[in-house]
Amino acid sequence: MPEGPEVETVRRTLEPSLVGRSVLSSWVGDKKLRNSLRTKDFRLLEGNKIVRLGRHGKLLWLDFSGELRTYVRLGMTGQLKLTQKDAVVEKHTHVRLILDGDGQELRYVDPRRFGEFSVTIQGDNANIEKMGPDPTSDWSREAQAEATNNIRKSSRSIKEILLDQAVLAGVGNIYASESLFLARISPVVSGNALSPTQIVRLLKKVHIVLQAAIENCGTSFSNYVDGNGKKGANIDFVQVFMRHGLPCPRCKNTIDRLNQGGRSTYYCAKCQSS
DNA sequence: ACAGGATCCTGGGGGC
DNA sequence: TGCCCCCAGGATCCTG
Repeated sequence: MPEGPEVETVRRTLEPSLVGRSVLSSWVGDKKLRNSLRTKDFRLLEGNKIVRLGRHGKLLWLDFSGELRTYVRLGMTGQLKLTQKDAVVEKHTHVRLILDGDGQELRYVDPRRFGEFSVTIQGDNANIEKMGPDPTSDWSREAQAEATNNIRKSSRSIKEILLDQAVLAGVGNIYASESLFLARISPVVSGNALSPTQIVRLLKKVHIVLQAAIENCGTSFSNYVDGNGKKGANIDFVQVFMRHGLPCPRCKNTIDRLNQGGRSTYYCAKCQSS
Protein backbone atom coordinates (compact mmCIF):
# COMPACT_ATOMS: atom_id res chain seq x y z
CA MET A 1 0.00 0.00 0.00
CA PRO A 2 1.92 2.97 -1.24
CA GLU A 3 2.03 6.04 1.00
CA GLY A 4 4.10 9.20 0.55
CA PRO A 5 7.52 7.53 1.06
CA GLU A 6 6.72 4.73 -1.38
CA VAL A 7 5.56 7.23 -4.01
CA GLU A 8 8.71 9.30 -3.45
CA THR A 9 10.81 6.16 -3.93
CA VAL A 10 9.05 5.47 -7.22
CA ARG A 11 9.64 9.09 -8.27
CA ARG A 12 13.34 8.93 -7.42
CA THR A 13 13.94 5.62 -9.15
CA LEU A 14 12.13 6.66 -12.33
CA GLU A 15 13.26 10.25 -12.71
CA PRO A 16 16.84 9.63 -13.98
CA SER A 17 15.59 7.18 -16.61
CA LEU A 18 12.61 9.23 -17.76
CA VAL A 19 13.71 12.84 -17.94
CA GLY A 20 14.66 13.76 -21.49
CA ARG A 21 12.81 10.83 -23.07
CA SER A 22 10.01 11.42 -25.55
CA VAL A 23 6.79 9.48 -25.90
CA LEU A 24 6.72 7.73 -29.26
CA SER A 25 3.28 6.19 -28.85
CA SER A 26 0.75 5.32 -26.20
CA TRP A 27 -1.62 2.50 -25.39
CA VAL A 28 -4.48 2.40 -22.88
CA GLY A 29 -6.63 -0.53 -21.81
CA ASP A 30 -10.40 -0.54 -21.86
CA LYS A 31 -10.94 -0.88 -18.11
CA LYS A 32 -11.63 2.17 -15.98
CA LEU A 33 -9.39 3.21 -13.12
CA ARG A 34 -10.75 5.81 -10.67
CA ASN A 35 -10.96 7.96 -13.77
CA SER A 36 -11.76 6.89 -17.31
CA LEU A 37 -8.76 6.40 -19.58
CA ARG A 38 -9.47 8.15 -22.85
CA THR A 39 -7.24 7.18 -25.75
CA LYS A 40 -7.34 10.66 -27.29
CA ASP A 41 -6.02 12.24 -24.08
CA PHE A 42 -2.98 9.98 -24.11
CA ARG A 43 -2.38 10.68 -27.81
CA LEU A 44 -1.63 14.28 -26.79
CA LEU A 45 1.52 13.04 -25.06
CA GLU A 46 2.96 11.56 -28.25
CA GLY A 47 5.95 13.52 -29.51
CA ASN A 48 6.39 15.27 -26.17
CA LYS A 49 9.39 14.99 -23.88
CA ILE A 50 9.30 14.25 -20.13
CA VAL A 51 10.88 17.21 -18.35
CA ARG A 52 10.41 16.41 -14.65
CA LEU A 53 8.65 14.22 -12.10
CA GLY A 54 6.95 15.85 -9.11
CA ARG A 55 5.19 14.61 -6.01
CA HIS A 56 3.11 15.90 -3.12
CA GLY A 57 1.83 13.40 -0.58
CA LYS A 58 0.75 10.27 -2.44
CA LEU A 59 0.16 12.14 -5.70
CA LEU A 60 2.80 11.81 -8.42
CA TRP A 61 3.00 13.75 -11.66
CA LEU A 62 5.04 13.76 -14.84
CA ASP A 63 5.53 17.05 -16.63
CA PHE A 64 5.96 17.00 -20.39
CA SER A 65 6.97 19.56 -22.96
CA GLY A 66 3.95 21.34 -24.42
CA GLU A 67 2.80 22.27 -20.87
CA LEU A 68 1.27 18.83 -20.45
CA ARG A 69 1.10 16.86 -17.22
CA THR A 70 -0.05 13.41 -16.19
CA TYR A 71 -1.21 12.76 -12.63
CA VAL A 72 -0.67 9.29 -11.22
CA ARG A 73 -2.23 7.98 -8.03
CA LEU A 74 -1.18 4.45 -7.15
CA GLY A 75 -4.20 3.79 -4.93
CA MET A 76 -3.85 0.43 -3.21
CA THR A 77 -2.11 -1.75 -5.76
CA GLY A 78 -0.81 0.56 -8.49
CA GLN A 79 2.69 0.11 -9.91
CA LEU A 80 4.46 2.46 -12.29
CA LYS A 81 7.46 0.80 -13.89
CA LEU A 82 9.93 0.95 -16.70
CA THR A 83 10.19 -2.24 -18.76
CA GLN A 84 11.55 -3.41 -22.07
CA LYS A 85 9.13 -2.79 -24.93
CA ASP A 86 8.98 -6.49 -25.82
CA ALA A 87 8.54 -7.71 -22.22
CA VAL A 88 5.39 -9.74 -21.58
CA VAL A 89 2.51 -7.40 -20.81
CA GLU A 90 1.31 -8.58 -17.43
CA LYS A 91 -2.33 -8.82 -16.45
CA HIS A 92 -3.91 -5.56 -15.20
CA THR A 93 -1.66 -3.32 -17.30
CA HIS A 94 -3.74 -0.21 -18.04
CA VAL A 95 -1.33 2.30 -19.58
CA ARG A 96 1.82 1.95 -21.70
CA LEU A 97 3.93 4.91 -22.82
CA ILE A 98 6.46 3.75 -25.41
CA LEU A 99 9.60 5.87 -25.20
CA ASP A 100 12.37 6.83 -27.57
CA GLY A 101 15.95 5.74 -26.88
CA ASP A 102 16.79 2.16 -26.01
CA GLY A 103 13.52 0.32 -26.44
CA GLN A 104 11.86 0.89 -23.10
CA GLU A 105 8.37 1.83 -22.04
CA LEU A 106 6.61 3.06 -18.91
CA ARG A 107 3.75 0.86 -17.72
CA TYR A 108 1.00 1.38 -15.19
CA VAL A 109 -0.21 -1.88 -13.64
CA ASP A 110 -3.03 -1.95 -11.07
CA PRO A 111 -5.05 -5.09 -10.24
CA ARG A 112 -7.53 -3.42 -7.92
CA ARG A 113 -7.92 -0.30 -10.03
CA PHE A 114 -8.17 2.12 -7.13
CA GLY A 115 -5.51 4.23 -8.80
CA GLU A 116 -5.72 7.08 -11.27
CA PHE A 117 -3.81 8.06 -14.41
CA SER A 118 -4.96 11.27 -16.02
CA VAL A 119 -3.69 13.65 -18.69
CA THR A 120 -4.04 17.39 -18.15
CA ILE A 121 -2.09 20.66 -18.36
CA GLN A 122 0.49 21.96 -15.92
CA GLY A 123 -1.73 24.81 -14.72
CA ASP A 124 -4.29 22.30 -13.47
CA ASN A 125 -3.10 21.82 -9.92
CA ALA A 126 -6.29 22.09 -7.87
CA ASN A 127 -5.76 18.58 -6.53
CA ILE A 128 -2.36 19.59 -5.17
CA GLU A 129 -3.67 22.75 -3.58
CA LYS A 130 -6.43 21.03 -1.67
CA MET A 131 -3.91 18.82 0.10
CA GLY A 132 -2.31 19.78 3.39
CA PRO A 133 1.46 20.17 3.81
CA ASP A 134 3.74 17.22 3.08
CA PRO A 135 6.21 16.79 5.97
CA THR A 136 8.87 15.46 3.60
CA SER A 137 8.81 18.39 1.20
CA ASP A 138 7.51 21.49 3.00
CA TRP A 139 7.93 21.34 6.74
CA SER A 140 8.29 25.03 7.46
CA ARG A 141 7.04 26.67 10.63
CA GLU A 142 3.93 27.78 8.72
CA ALA A 143 3.24 24.26 7.47
CA GLN A 144 3.51 22.85 10.98
CA ALA A 145 1.24 25.57 12.35
CA GLU A 146 -1.37 24.78 9.71
CA ALA A 147 -1.32 21.07 10.57
CA THR A 148 -1.45 21.84 14.30
CA ASN A 149 -4.50 24.07 13.90
CA ASN A 150 -6.33 21.46 11.86
CA ILE A 151 -5.63 18.80 14.48
CA ARG A 152 -6.68 21.02 17.39
CA LYS A 153 -10.04 21.97 15.92
CA SER A 154 -11.12 18.43 15.05
CA SER A 155 -13.19 16.13 17.22
CA ARG A 156 -12.28 13.07 15.15
CA SER A 157 -9.80 10.53 16.51
CA ILE A 158 -6.18 11.46 15.94
CA LYS A 159 -5.65 8.32 13.85
CA GLU A 160 -8.37 9.37 11.42
CA ILE A 161 -7.02 12.93 11.31
CA LEU A 162 -3.57 11.65 10.37
CA LEU A 163 -5.09 9.80 7.41
CA ASP A 164 -6.82 12.96 6.16
CA GLN A 165 -4.76 14.19 3.20
CA ALA A 166 -6.15 17.71 3.66
CA VAL A 167 -4.43 17.86 7.06
CA LEU A 168 -1.15 16.10 6.27
CA ALA A 169 -0.29 14.82 2.79
CA GLY A 170 1.41 11.46 2.42
CA VAL A 171 0.52 9.73 5.70
CA GLY A 172 -1.29 6.43 5.23
CA ASN A 173 -2.26 3.54 7.45
CA ILE A 174 1.24 2.21 8.16
CA TYR A 175 2.89 5.49 9.10
CA ALA A 176 -0.11 6.75 11.09
CA SER A 177 0.13 3.76 13.44
CA GLU A 178 3.92 4.00 13.61
CA SER A 179 3.97 7.74 14.39
CA LEU A 180 1.38 7.41 17.15
CA PHE A 181 3.34 4.57 18.69
CA LEU A 182 6.59 6.56 18.72
CA ALA A 183 4.81 9.61 20.15
CA ARG A 184 3.10 7.42 22.78
CA ILE A 185 -0.32 8.80 21.91
CA SER A 186 -3.50 6.74 21.87
CA PRO A 187 -5.02 6.40 18.39
CA VAL A 188 -8.55 6.91 19.75
CA VAL A 189 -8.05 10.27 21.46
CA SER A 190 -9.73 13.24 19.74
CA GLY A 191 -7.56 15.86 18.06
CA ASN A 192 -9.08 18.60 20.18
CA ALA A 193 -8.22 16.67 23.37
CA LEU A 194 -4.48 16.62 22.65
CA SER A 195 -2.20 19.05 24.48
CA PRO A 196 0.05 21.38 22.45
CA THR A 197 3.04 19.39 23.70
CA GLN A 198 1.54 16.14 22.43
CA ILE A 199 0.83 17.63 19.00
CA VAL A 200 4.39 18.93 18.70
CA ARG A 201 5.72 15.53 19.69
CA LEU A 202 3.44 13.74 17.24
CA LEU A 203 4.31 15.95 14.28
CA LYS A 204 7.99 15.47 15.03
CA LYS A 205 7.50 11.69 14.93
CA VAL A 206 5.47 11.84 11.72
CA HIS A 207 8.34 13.71 10.10
CA ILE A 208 10.96 11.26 11.38
CA VAL A 209 8.94 8.19 10.36
CA LEU A 210 8.32 9.43 6.82
CA GLN A 211 11.93 10.53 6.27
CA ALA A 212 13.28 7.22 7.57
CA ALA A 213 10.92 5.31 5.29
CA ILE A 214 12.18 7.28 2.28
CA GLU A 215 15.77 6.49 3.24
CA ASN A 216 14.82 2.81 3.40
CA CYS A 217 13.10 3.02 -0.02
CA GLY A 218 9.63 2.40 1.38
CA THR A 219 7.79 -0.37 3.21
CA SER A 220 6.75 -3.37 1.14
CA PHE A 221 3.47 -4.88 2.19
CA SER A 222 1.42 -6.70 -0.42
CA ASN A 223 2.70 -5.69 -3.85
CA TYR A 224 4.49 -2.35 -3.52
CA VAL A 225 7.68 -2.07 -5.59
CA ASP A 226 9.72 0.90 -6.80
CA GLY A 227 10.13 2.05 -10.40
CA ASN A 228 12.63 -0.73 -11.04
CA GLY A 229 10.47 -3.44 -9.50
CA LYS A 230 12.42 -3.60 -6.21
CA LYS A 231 10.87 -4.01 -2.78
CA GLY A 232 11.55 -1.51 0.05
CA ALA A 233 13.56 -2.32 3.20
CA ASN A 234 11.51 -0.32 5.71
CA ILE A 235 9.44 -3.36 6.71
CA ASP A 236 12.37 -4.34 8.94
CA PHE A 237 11.94 -1.15 10.96
CA VAL A 238 8.17 -1.23 11.47
CA GLN A 239 7.33 -1.48 15.18
CA VAL A 240 3.57 -2.07 15.43
CA PHE A 241 1.94 -2.23 11.99
CA MET A 242 0.52 -5.73 11.34
CA ARG A 243 2.17 -6.93 14.55
CA HIS A 244 -0.95 -7.51 16.64
CA GLY A 245 -0.53 -10.38 19.08
CA LEU A 246 3.24 -9.84 19.19
CA PRO A 247 5.06 -8.15 22.09
CA CYS A 248 5.48 -4.38 22.07
CA PRO A 249 9.15 -3.61 21.30
CA ARG A 250 9.16 -1.10 24.15
CA CYS A 251 7.26 -2.67 27.05
CA LYS A 252 6.54 -6.28 25.92
CA ASN A 253 2.80 -5.82 26.39
CA THR A 254 0.80 -7.43 23.54
CA ILE A 255 0.16 -5.18 20.54
CA ASP A 256 -3.54 -4.63 19.85
CA ARG A 257 -5.48 -4.09 16.67
CA LEU A 258 -8.67 -2.07 16.36
CA ASN A 259 -10.90 -0.75 13.59
CA GLN A 260 -11.23 3.00 13.03
CA GLY A 261 -13.25 4.33 10.13
CA GLY A 262 -13.07 0.93 8.44
CA ARG A 263 -9.30 0.76 8.74
CA SER A 264 -7.01 -1.24 11.02
CA THR A 265 -4.98 0.53 13.68
CA TYR A 266 -2.12 -1.19 15.49
CA TYR A 267 -0.98 0.08 18.88
CA CYS A 268 0.24 -0.74 22.36
CA ALA A 269 -2.50 0.05 24.87
CA LYS A 270 0.04 0.30 27.66
CA CYS A 271 2.52 2.68 25.99
CA GLN A 272 -0.19 4.67 24.24
CA SER A 273 -2.65 5.33 27.05
CA SER A 274 -3.29 9.06 26.55
C1' DA B 1 -20.25 22.20 8.39
C1' DC B 2 -19.04 17.97 9.55
C1' DA B 3 -19.20 12.97 10.49
C1' DG B 4 -20.06 8.44 9.20
C1' DG B 5 -21.10 4.98 5.72
C1' DA B 6 -21.14 3.08 1.06
C1' DT B 7 -18.57 2.54 -3.02
C1' DC B 8 -15.10 0.88 -6.26
C1' DC B 9 -12.03 -3.87 -7.22
C1' DT B 10 -9.25 -8.32 -7.04
C1' DG B 11 -5.98 -11.41 -4.79
C1' DG B 12 -5.21 -13.68 -0.90
C1' DG B 13 -6.34 -15.53 3.45
C1' DG B 14 -9.39 -17.74 6.73
C1' DG B 15 -12.76 -21.07 7.75
C1' DC B 16 -15.06 -25.26 7.15
C1' DT C 1 -6.46 -30.70 0.29
C1' DG C 2 -9.88 -27.72 -1.86
C1' DC C 3 -13.26 -24.43 -2.40
C1' DC C 4 -15.95 -20.62 -1.29
C1' DC C 5 -16.67 -16.50 0.88
C1' DC C 6 -15.24 -12.39 2.71
C1' DC C 7 -12.46 -8.58 3.31
C1' DA C 8 -8.68 -4.97 3.13
C1' DG C 9 -7.93 -0.25 2.02
C1' DG C 10 -7.43 5.46 -0.48
C1' DA C 11 -10.22 8.75 -1.89
C1' DT C 12 -14.74 10.40 -3.17
C1' DC C 13 -19.53 10.66 -3.12
C1' DC C 14 -23.82 10.37 -0.63
C1' DT C 15 -26.70 10.55 3.32
C1' DG C 16 -27.94 11.88 7.99
